Amino acid sequence: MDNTARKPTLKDVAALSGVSVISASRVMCDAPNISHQLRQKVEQAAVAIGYQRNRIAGSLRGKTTDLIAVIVPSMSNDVFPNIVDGIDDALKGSSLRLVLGMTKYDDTSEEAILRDMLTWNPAGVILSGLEHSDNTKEMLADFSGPIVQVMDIDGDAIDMAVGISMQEAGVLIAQHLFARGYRRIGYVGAWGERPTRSLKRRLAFEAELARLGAPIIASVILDQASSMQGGADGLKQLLARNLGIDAVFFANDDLAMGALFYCQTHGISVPHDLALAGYNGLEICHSITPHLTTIATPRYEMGHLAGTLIRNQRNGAASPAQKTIRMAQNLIVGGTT
Amino acid sequence: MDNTARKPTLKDVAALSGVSVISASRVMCDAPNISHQLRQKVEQAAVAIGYQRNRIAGSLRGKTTDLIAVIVPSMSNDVFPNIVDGIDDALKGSSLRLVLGMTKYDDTSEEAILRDMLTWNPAGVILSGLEHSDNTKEMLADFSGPIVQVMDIDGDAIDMAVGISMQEAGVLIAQHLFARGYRRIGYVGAWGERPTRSLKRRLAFEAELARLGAPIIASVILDQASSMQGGADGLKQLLARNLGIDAVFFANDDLAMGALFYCQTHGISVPHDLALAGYNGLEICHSITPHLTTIATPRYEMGHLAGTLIRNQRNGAASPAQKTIRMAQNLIVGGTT
DNA sequence: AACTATATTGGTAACGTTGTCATTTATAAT
DNA sequence: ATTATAAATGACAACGTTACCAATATAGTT
Repeated sequence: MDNTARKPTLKDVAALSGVSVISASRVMCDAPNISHQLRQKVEQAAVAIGYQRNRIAGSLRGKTTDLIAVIVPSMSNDVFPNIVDGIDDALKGSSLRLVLGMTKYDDTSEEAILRDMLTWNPAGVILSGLEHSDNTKEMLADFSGPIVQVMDIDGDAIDMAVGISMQEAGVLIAQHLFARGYRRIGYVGAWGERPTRSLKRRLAFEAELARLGAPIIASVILDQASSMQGGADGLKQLLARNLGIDAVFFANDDLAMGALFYCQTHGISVPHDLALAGYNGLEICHSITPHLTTIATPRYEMGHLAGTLIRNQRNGAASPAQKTIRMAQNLIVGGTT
Repeated sequence: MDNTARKPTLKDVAALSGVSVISASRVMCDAPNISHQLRQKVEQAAVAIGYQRNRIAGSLRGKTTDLIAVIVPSMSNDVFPNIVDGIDDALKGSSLRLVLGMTKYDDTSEEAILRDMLTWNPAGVILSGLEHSDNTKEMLADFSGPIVQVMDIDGDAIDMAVGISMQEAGVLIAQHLFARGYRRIGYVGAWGERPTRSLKRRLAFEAELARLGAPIIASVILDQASSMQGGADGLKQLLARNLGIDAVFFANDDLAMGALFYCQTHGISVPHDLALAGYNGLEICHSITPHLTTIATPRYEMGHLAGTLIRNQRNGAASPAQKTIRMAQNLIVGGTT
């Protein structure tokens, strides 16, 4: 709260320790070829007057900051907090910091956030998915630092991409349900499928079902955000059509979970009367009984790798040969299918 | 990826539009008293050469940035993603940006992150809880901008605080369980109670139980991070002691949920044989059957208010008269008690 | 001893913006 | 018409650091 006194600067440190400003700077930056005495003098003085570096000034001169722009749809979501956690852990120990923005699944908002973040001259950009507005793509094309798109790899990356194949996910579930003998299969999504990743999963799911000879019977795409309640609602809508559906794939575990609870309280035996499958592999899937069939996605790992890629390039490493990295996702067969 | 060409600066914009640099700056800053022609000329030129502001330079001159330092324990957690979401929403529409750091519930880590973040001259600081290391407190005392501590209000705030009373929470649950007739009550915590907030809840819970004449029978504090599996484990440990426990309060909903699943698969009738209560009020509490008794905490709202407080002071508003804001938390009685 | 390579320190200028003050031009008031 | 006031623009310097280049000291070589 003490805003009377001017903050001490390197000049003050230099003056007190009797060295040049630039030498003091070198000590602060851990530059090579600093004598022990110099370092000690400067460090003592810095502590004595409570010197704090000013990264803003340094960044201006140095042309680049230690800020990493991270743009995700939302934190009220199962997947992005894990990704952000992974990024943060990967950045730990470096001087890099994470600047966060949330789009609420809105492309225009993403554009505005990116535009703003670029004014900070970030050292790198991490964003989610491969689909962006033209303006966003243009800004990113002009950006000179490393860019990582996380989550999705079904499409063209701007620079680097770390993710899982949404198509593969849809195929995996389709094949699993088919192998289990289900032939009258439905689908429930949410958010109006604004997260294009769930759309990609559904399309691949439907295509594979068709290929196998058991084309999808019906789908419900809710407008509302994904939630357990939404899963129950969606299932109710689907069943109300009386199509004899015997299995449902949900866009994510939240929806599937809500549907499972709905079944349990409405005398629908799972999986006897109805099979359910989710997506993401949240902890609750294997805590509940029956365990929910789902696909475990490496959320933390994707974030961690994205952070690591940025960090490596920051440290002068060459851009990796493999620009798009496909992570593994595992079908976890529970008792609901 | 085009890093050959130098980024256009205000000077370039000014040159192209035939005005002075400072006038161009004024247009960019939406300063008052700008003629329509000037604004238009400058804006055209800016678009023509693809000018992007450099906030770093502006911040250096202006002494203050638009960055808000936000330090939370972790994102892999039920509460902080919601808080961050709230903060971000509150900052929306302003020029403020959120810079995020995670401590993993480690005070030394918090200190390091804060030290680093202060080098960016943030416009404000948001951190969680009221307990911090001495060094952290010292740094914050020297910080001239607004500071908001979120989550907890049982203690002394450095500047502002937005939170809920942990003591109240403990008391609420104790009174509820007592009123329901439970007299042999236990407790399960996690994380070795490093989040001091859960410790505060437990102590108040125990004190109230003692006051009511039904002192706590036993507690299990797990070392591991909080999880559903942990809840099951903790409950198992508690029951293994054969103390005739008839109700358990869990440090959070995750633990309680895991315990509920454990009961359901091990023939323990809830609440007949054993009553369970959690804390936080996650959606799943009222999706599952029976609904979990818990306390709903206004996570998003706390974040939103914290962000709003920072934003208001940024806009020149005086520091609010009420520096510590107590938010409401509601006991939600489900079928587990 | 003279010379080269390396370690260590310093000086100057710049990074791109905006705060402060000065100046010019338009508008309103007498 | 004249002055007072406000609107609009400009000039200059400064924010605190580090890149670049120069200078000196030290160690190693022949």
